[in-house]
Amino acid sequence: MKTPRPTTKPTTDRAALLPLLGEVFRAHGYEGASLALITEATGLGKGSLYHFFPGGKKQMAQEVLAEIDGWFETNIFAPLRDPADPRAAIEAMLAGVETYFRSGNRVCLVGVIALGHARDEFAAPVNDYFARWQDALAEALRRSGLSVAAARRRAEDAVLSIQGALVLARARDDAKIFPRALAELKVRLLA
Amino acid sequence: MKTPRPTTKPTTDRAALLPLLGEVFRAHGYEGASLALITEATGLGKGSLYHFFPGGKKQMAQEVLAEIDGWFETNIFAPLRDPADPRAAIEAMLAGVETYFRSGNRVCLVGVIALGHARDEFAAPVNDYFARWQDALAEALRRSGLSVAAARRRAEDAVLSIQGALVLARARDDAKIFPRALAELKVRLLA
DNA sequence: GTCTATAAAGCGATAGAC
DNA sequence: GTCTATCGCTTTATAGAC
Repeated sequence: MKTPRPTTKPTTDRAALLPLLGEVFRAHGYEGASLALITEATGLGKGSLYHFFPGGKKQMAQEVLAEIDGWFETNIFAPLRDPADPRAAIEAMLAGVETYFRSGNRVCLVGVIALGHARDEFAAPVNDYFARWQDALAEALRRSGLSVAAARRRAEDAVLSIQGALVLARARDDAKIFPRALAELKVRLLA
Repeated sequence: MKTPRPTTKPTTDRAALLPLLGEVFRAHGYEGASLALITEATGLGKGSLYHFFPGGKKQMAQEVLAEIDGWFETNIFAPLRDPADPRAAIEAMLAGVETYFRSGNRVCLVGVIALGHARDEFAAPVNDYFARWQDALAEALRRSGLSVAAARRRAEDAVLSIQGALVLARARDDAKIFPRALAELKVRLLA
């Protein structure tokens, strides 16, 4: 009887950690998210943090980005690639991002990193995230009747509008800008 | 004959300093722009920098933001408010921002700060910059025939699209996204 | 006006006790 | 697995020589 609970939540706690880390990175950026702030947000000291993430802050950000990428892959990108009902998938995408970004109160971590100092270190996953978003959306648009070229242009416009709406919402401290932009985008995508 | 050149370029050099500082802030963000990087970019040691900007990094960023704001005020916002030819002013705005942002190779410092850790410290000038941009553009759109409400919505969409295009261009490391977005925007604004 | 030296604080990361 | 203590480095900012 050395330990009362032999292996209780070893990787479970770790998984629960990533969303907390994500919010710290979102709120303060990659360089602004100091280990002190991360300790405050998670309640874990540096010892525990380095136990979970031997690679330090960089590994934390990489895993958070991978988790975000995975969420979008299953909840947004994959449905867009499903040939069943492309227009319904596009509507679901709009509804999904509105929820994910908390109607404009949450910022996109991938965009934050793209504009920050650590951009080069995360260039590959950042580019991949947006590339796959655009490709999946373009496929749905093409299936809904657009030409390949028009679908690609409109998908790029959609991804860029979502990012811009999040930037402007934060810059003007007015979250309502985001749902307004999504409504505008909806008529452009489904007209 | 104490000094050969009594007062040669005292404030002139200072004015020439701001664009250099702006590029450092753009490339590395506010927190990423260390005094070491600023020294490297300007060739001035800390002594000189603090001589010009006693308030340190914060004052540097404030003055850079003010200079950018001034440039947009005279070159973009004021022409938009001119009742003479609103459609020509909108076209001039599009051409002006394409040049200013180096066809997508330059990022918007105001947007970078809005997404960064220092957002709260510069909240007022950041909000003001985008608010005046939207107001000036909405006025031109209204004069070109739109209703007040439609002009406001379309102006917000335009400002947000420009920011999003800059984010996506950097994220995907593809500057051409920016001129493409401006072309798309042109038909939305002048259709 | 520009420099070097230095202060004081914060940073990421490591070591080792428990 | 979590903690504290600490290392080594970088940061912003100041002081003072020139």
